[in-house]
Amino acid sequence: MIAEKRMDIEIESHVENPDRIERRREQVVSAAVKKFAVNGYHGTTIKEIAEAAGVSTGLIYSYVKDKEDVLLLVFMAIFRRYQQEIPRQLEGVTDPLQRFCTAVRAYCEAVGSNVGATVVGYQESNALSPERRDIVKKLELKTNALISAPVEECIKAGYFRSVNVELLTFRVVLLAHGWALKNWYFRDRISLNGYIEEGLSLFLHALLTPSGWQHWRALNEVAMRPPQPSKRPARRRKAG
Amino acid sequence: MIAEKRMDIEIESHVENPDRIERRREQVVSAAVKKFAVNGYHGTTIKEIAEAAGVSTGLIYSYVKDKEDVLLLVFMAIFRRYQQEIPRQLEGVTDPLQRFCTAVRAYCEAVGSNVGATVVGYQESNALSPERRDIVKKLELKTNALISAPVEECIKAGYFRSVNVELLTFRVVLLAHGWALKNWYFRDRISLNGYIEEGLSLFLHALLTPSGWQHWRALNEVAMRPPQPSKRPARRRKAG
Amino acid sequence: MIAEKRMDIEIESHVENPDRIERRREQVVSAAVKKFAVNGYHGTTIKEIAEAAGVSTGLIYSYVKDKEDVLLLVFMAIFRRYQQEIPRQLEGVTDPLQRFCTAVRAYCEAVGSNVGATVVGYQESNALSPERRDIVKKLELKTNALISAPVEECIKAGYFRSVNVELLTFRVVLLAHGWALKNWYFRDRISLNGYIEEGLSLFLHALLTPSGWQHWRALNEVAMRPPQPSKRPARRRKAG
Amino acid sequence: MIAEKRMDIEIESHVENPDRIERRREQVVSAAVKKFAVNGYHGTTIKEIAEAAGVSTGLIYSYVKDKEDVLLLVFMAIFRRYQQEIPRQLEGVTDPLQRFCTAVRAYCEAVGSNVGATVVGYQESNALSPERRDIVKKLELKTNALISAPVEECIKAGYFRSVNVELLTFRVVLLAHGWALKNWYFRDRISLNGYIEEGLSLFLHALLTPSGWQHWRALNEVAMRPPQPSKRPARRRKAG
DNA sequence: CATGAATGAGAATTCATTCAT
DNA sequence: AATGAATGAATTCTCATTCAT
Repeated sequence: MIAEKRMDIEIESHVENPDRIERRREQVVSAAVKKFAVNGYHGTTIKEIAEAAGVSTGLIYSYVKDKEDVLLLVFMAIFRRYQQEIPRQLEGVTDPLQRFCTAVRAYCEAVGSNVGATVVGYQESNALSPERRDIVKKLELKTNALISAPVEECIKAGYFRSVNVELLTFRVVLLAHGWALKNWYFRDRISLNGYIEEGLSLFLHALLTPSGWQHWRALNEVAMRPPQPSKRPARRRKAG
Repeated sequence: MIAEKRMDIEIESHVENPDRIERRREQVVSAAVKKFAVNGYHGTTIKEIAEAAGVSTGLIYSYVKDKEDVLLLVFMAIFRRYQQEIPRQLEGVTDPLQRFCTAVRAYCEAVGSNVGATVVGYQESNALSPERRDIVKKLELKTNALISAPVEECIKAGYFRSVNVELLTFRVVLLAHGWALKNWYFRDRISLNGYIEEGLSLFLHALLTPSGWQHWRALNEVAMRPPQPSKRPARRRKAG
Repeated sequence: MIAEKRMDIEIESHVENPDRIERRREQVVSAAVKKFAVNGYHGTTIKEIAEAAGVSTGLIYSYVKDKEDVLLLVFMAIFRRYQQEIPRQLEGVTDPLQRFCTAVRAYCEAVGSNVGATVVGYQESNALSPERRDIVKKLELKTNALISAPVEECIKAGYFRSVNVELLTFRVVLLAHGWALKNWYFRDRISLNGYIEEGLSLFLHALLTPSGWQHWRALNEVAMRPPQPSKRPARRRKAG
Repeated sequence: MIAEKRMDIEIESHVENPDRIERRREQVVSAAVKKFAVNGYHGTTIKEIAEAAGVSTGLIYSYVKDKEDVLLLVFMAIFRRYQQEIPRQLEGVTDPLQRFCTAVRAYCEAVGSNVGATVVGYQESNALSPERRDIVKKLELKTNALISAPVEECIKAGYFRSVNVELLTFRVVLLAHGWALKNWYFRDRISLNGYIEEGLSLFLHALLTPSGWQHWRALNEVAMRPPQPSKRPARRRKAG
C-alpha cells in the first residue's frame, strides 16, 4: 500500500515535505482531470489547471517538472484507483467464480465513477514521452493482473474452459473501458449496471464449463449478489 | 456508393476540380495519418504534414479549411475503408452465420491494415469541434450497421440467443478496435488472425444456440474456413 | 489630355497593346475601388479584386507589377477625375468669382461622387512606397492648381482679400475631402449640396472685399446658379 | 475626469493591477504610435512594437486582446489628450470669443504635438472592427463638444453670425487635423502658429458680426494674446 | 493572353516555463 | 513556499506572387 501511495515519488519536485507534495499534487491532479475531461490534455492550459486548483501557475511547477508530468500524475491516479478499489471489493471473497465476477464489476465501476479520467487516459496516452509511456504501460499490465488472477483461478477450478488468459483479460479491460469510451452513446440507453451484467453474462456464456454452470447455479441459489434477473433468462432456462 | 466516395467533398476547398481535390486530399491524408500515428494530432504540425506529403503548407489550405479538417478527412478515410471493405467481403455470402463471421473478420482486418489511423481516431476524436464530432459519430453508427445486420439475421434464424444487438455490435467494434488500441502489446504475442479467431470463438460460444451450433458444424464440414479446433471443446459438451 | 490619359503609362505591364492595357486596368481599378472602399487596401486581397473584376488573379499581374501598383492606379484614377471634371465645368466660365465657386463645387462634387476612392486615398496613402507616394503628392499639388488659379484671379481682381493662396487652396481641398472623410457623420444630416453651399458661404464671408461683395451681388442678380438663399443672410445684412 | 483617465481599462487584460496595466499600456502605445506613424498600422508588426517598447511580444498580449486593441488604445490616447489639453487651457477663460480662440488653438496644438498619432487616426480608422469604430466615433463626437460649446456661446453672445454649429465645429476639426494630414507639405513652409492664426483669422472673418468685431478689437487692446498683426489687415479696413 | 493551382515567406497569437518579489 | 508577470519559441494560417498549362 505504501508503495502505491508513493508510486509517484519518482516525479521530481522542488518541495521537500512529502505530505505537502501529496496534498498539492492531489489538488492539481483533481483539477487537471476535470479540465482534461472537458477539453483534453492539449486543450487545457496550465493556467486553467492552476485556476481550477485554486493555485498559481508557478506553484504547479514546484511539484511537477512539466505539463506532461501532470498528465502522468493523472494516469497514476487512475491506476491507483484500480489498485485500491478492486482489491478492496475482492477482500473476503474466496470463491474463484465470485472473485471473477466481483473483479469485473469492480473494474467497470471504477471506470464508471471516473469516465473523464479514463477517456483522457486513452486519448492522450500518446502525448506522453516514451519513458513515461512505458511507466503507464507497466501500470496497465500490473492492473491487468487483478483480472487475470481470478480468470486463472476459474480455469484451474474447472469452471472456465481453458482459454488464452491474456486475451481474455484484455477483453475484460475493454469491456470496462468501453463504457468510458462510448459513454456518449450508452449514457442515455443503458445503466452502468445493465451494461456490466450484459457483458458479464456474455463472458460467462462463453467461458463456463458444465461444471462451471453448476457452480454458478449453486452460487446464485445462495444468492449473495445475483445479477439482475431480467438479464439472465439463460439461468431459468437451465434451471427449468 | 458514389455518395460515400465523395463524402469529403462537402469540406470546403478553394479548388474547384473534384478530381484534383480528391487526389490532393488523399495525398495529404495519407501523410497526415503517418504523422498522426507517430506524434498524434497535436504533436504534428501542418508543416510536417506538408513535407511528408511533398507539398507546400499553403497548398493544404487550398483543400482544407483548417488543421481540424485534416483530422476529419482522416476519420472519413477510416470509415470509407470500412464501408468499402466489409460489404466487398460480404458480397456473395448469404448464410447469416457466415455473414456474421465474415463481417467480424473484415472489420478486424480493416482495422489491422490501418492501425495508425484507428488509434488516431480514438485518441484525437475530442480534438474535433462539436459539429465535426457529430459527423464522426454518425459515420460510426453507420458503420455499426454493417455488423448489427448480420447479428440480427443470426438471431432471426435462431442461430444466436436473443441478445441486445446494440451492445453486441459495440462489443464486436471494440474487439476490432482493441487490436489497434493495444497493438503495442499484442504485436509480438499473437497474429492478427489468431486474435480475430480467438475473439470470434468467444462470441460464438457466448451466442450460439444448439441449433446454431448444429448449423456451425454443418458449415465447417463443408469447411471453408474453420475456427481453430482447439477452441471448441464446448461443442462436445452440448452434443453430449 | 493625352498626357493624362496615359498618365499611368509608367506602370509596367507585360502586355503590349496599349488599348488592352487601358481597358483591363480600368476593369481592375474599378473593382479595386469598390473593394478598397469597403475593406480598405490591406483588407482586400488580389483574389477578391480579380473576382470582382471578373478576371483571374494571374491576369492582374500582367498589367501591374504588384498590389501597390493597383493602389497607385486607384489614386491616379481619382486625380484623373479631378483633372477632367473641374476643367470641364470651368469651360466657358470667365468671371473669376464664378470660376472660384464653380471650381469649389466641381471639386466637392467629384469627391462626392467617389467617396470610397477618396477615403481610400487618405487612409492608404502611406501604404505606398516612397517613390509612389511622391507621384501621388505631385498629382495632388497639380490638382491644387485647379483651385489656386481661380483664387489668385479673385485676389488680382480685388474680389478677395489678399490671403495666403496655398493655405486657402488647401482649405478648399479639405472642405471637399471632409465630405468623404466624415461621410459617416454627414450622410444622414445634410445633402452634399447643402454641405457645399455652407462651406462656400463661409469662404466667401471670410474672403470677399467690399468690391467683391458688390460683384457677388451683381452676379446673383443675373442669378445663374445662386447659393441657397437660406444660407446667405449676410447679403441681406449688407444690403440693408 | 477619472472616468476618462481609466477609459482604456475596459479593454481586457490578463493582468489585474490597474497601475501596472496603465504603465505597460502607455509603454506599448507610445511605441506603437511611433511605429504606426512611420509604417502604418498594417505595416507594423507586433514584434516591432514590442521591440520598440522594450518588451516581449507575449507581454503585449497580456494587456491587450489583439493587435486591433493596440490601435484602439492609440485612438484613446489621442482623445484623452484632447480631453485633457483643451479644458486645461480653457480654465479661467470666460469670455466666449476668447474661449473659441483658445479652444481652436488648443486643439491645433494638441494635434501638432502628436502629428503621428493623428495621422494614424485618419489612416487606420477603418482597420478597426465595427464595434471599436463605434467607440472611436463616440469619442470623436465627445471631443467635438469641446469646440461646439464655445461656438454656441459666441453665437448666443451675438459675436458670431448664426451658422450651422455642427458644420462649423467640423470645419475647425478639419483645420486642426489638416495640419497633421498635410504635414509633409506644410512642415517647411509655415510654422504651426502661423498655420493656426491664418486659420483662425479666416474663421473670424467669416463669422464675426459687427458687434463681434467690436468685442474682438476691445479684447486685443487689452492684448493678452493678439493674433499676428500681419494676418489681420481686415480689421484696419473695417476700422477705417 | 489568360488561368488558377502552387508556393513559401511572414504575421498574429498562444502558452509552457521561468524567476524576481 | 507561493505568486503571477514576463518571456519567446513555436504554430497556424494568409496571401502576394509565380508559372506551367
